[in-house]
Amino acid sequence: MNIGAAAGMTGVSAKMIRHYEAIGLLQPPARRDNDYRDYGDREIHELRFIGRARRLGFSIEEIRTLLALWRDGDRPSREVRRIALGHLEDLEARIIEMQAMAGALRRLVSDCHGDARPDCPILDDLGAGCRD
Amino acid sequence: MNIGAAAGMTGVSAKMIRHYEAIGLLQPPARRDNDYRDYGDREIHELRFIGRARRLGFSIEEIRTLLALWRDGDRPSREVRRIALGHLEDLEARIIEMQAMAGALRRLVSDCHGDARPDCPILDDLGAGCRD
DNA sequence: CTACACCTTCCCATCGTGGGAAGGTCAAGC
DNA sequence: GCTTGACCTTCCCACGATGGGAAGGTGTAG
Repeated sequence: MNIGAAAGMTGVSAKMIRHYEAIGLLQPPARRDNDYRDYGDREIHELRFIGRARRLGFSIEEIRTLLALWRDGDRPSREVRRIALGHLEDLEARIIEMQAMAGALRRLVSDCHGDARPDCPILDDLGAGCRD
Repeated sequence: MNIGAAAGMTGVSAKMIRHYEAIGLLQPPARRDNDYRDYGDREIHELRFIGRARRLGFSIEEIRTLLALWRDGDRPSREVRRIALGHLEDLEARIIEMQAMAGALRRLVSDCHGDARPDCPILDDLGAGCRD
């Protein structure tokens, strides 16, 4: 199976598949006579794993560890849970931070009449700069 | 006022002050005899504006536009509001996306017993990969 | 006079992703 | 057969925002 077909089946772009191979996240697949990469079921499965993990926001290094655990039939699930929990806490912290930004912005946007006149509470707030 | 003092007063690192100057976000300040950058009230005010806008998550290019509007006494507040609203909507979309990730992760983490045994719903989910 | 804290410019790294050039290969239609 | 278009290969470069650090100059305090 060509890299393009593998990309289509896994939702991971051909560019990224080559990149994951280059950084050692994926084993280099077999090559055909014409030097094309040849993907089988095992590689497709790993690519889907990576794609799903990326969609959950895991970093490449986290995925590297998760893949190793996945391949290891004797892993302690404690390890997997620890990584997932760490990432979850990271996500939640970032969500809270962004919600604070969004809340402040919502207030400013709703206070701004938004017409042809130049006076603007948004710029006033940014320019005040000391209320942080 | 030296760049270090300006950084201390505005919460923008010296590194980033030089960077903002290099990309044309800030006018190059006056230089003293020893070639040190010399910042006055106006520059400090602009740096605070930038710092506050960054803390609200605006991109450099958005800040470039906001700064131009800020400097223009005749700006229509409509323009400012449009940019802020666009950024707000972007933020909200990203928050929703991250909340979906966090929700899925929370479920997986709470389903994983997290001990020495190898069976793990988190890896099962990542490996299934087709329920996306 | 020496030590230390600051300044300057310049280059490189991060993280994940994509663009594109230059060249090789394959399959379908004429 | 030959052309055309869609693939594939490697390689380099870009983003956005930030930081690290080297190599060299300057200012100040003990």
